[in-house]
Amino acid sequence: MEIEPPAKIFKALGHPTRIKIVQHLIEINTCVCGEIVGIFPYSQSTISQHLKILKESGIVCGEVEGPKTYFCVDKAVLNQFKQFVNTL
Amino acid sequence: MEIEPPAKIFKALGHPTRIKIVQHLIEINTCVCGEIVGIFPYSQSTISQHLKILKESGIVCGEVEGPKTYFCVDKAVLNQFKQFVNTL
DNA sequence: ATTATCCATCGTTAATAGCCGATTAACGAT
DNA sequence: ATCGTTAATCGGCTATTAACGATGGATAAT
Repeated sequence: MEIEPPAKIFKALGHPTRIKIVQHLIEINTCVCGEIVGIFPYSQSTISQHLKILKESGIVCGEVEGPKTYFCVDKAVLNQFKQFVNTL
Repeated sequence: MEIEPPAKIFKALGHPTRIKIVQHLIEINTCVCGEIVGIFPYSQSTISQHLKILKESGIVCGEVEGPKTYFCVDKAVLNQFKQFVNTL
């Protein structure tokens, strides 16, 4: 099994804020950046950066729709990741 | 559920070498630092540092026995971590 | 008692991460 | 065409990480 993809996801989730973002995305299914910014005590640029890291890991995907971007968790990637963890 | 402990484990596993160390420890159950050093293309001090990070996350524990230190995965912590991941 | 082995720690260096405010880009509405 | 909204990116700052070689302390072997 390839090790880099899960390593990237581990790294992405290695920050409390990013775990919370993922948990929130799972809960409400899809979400706009601005809404996430409202939840956390960080600036828009910081949240945007966290979202970028999550996207680059593959666990989260974002769809631009007009001026907004809708973020959601990629269930397939998440399940694959879960499987990796469970084989440990 | 508390978020800091899993965040620390995610972070610890966010490095390919550390994932491989954990995989190796699970495979052979217990292992001495020197043996791990022999597997990877890194210096003894670097491996020791990785082991320290893994220990601090709680996923790995080490027992000093004479001049050697025996490392192993803490199954209880690992299972708790797996459970956390599965709730995502 | 001396020597050798094992490994944790220190000090250093270069790179990366985390945060911010400011700017820019894209779009919709006026 | 301009303005307001949304979000991505830039530049800068500090803190942390990843790697190394060197040092040192503990134990085992001679």
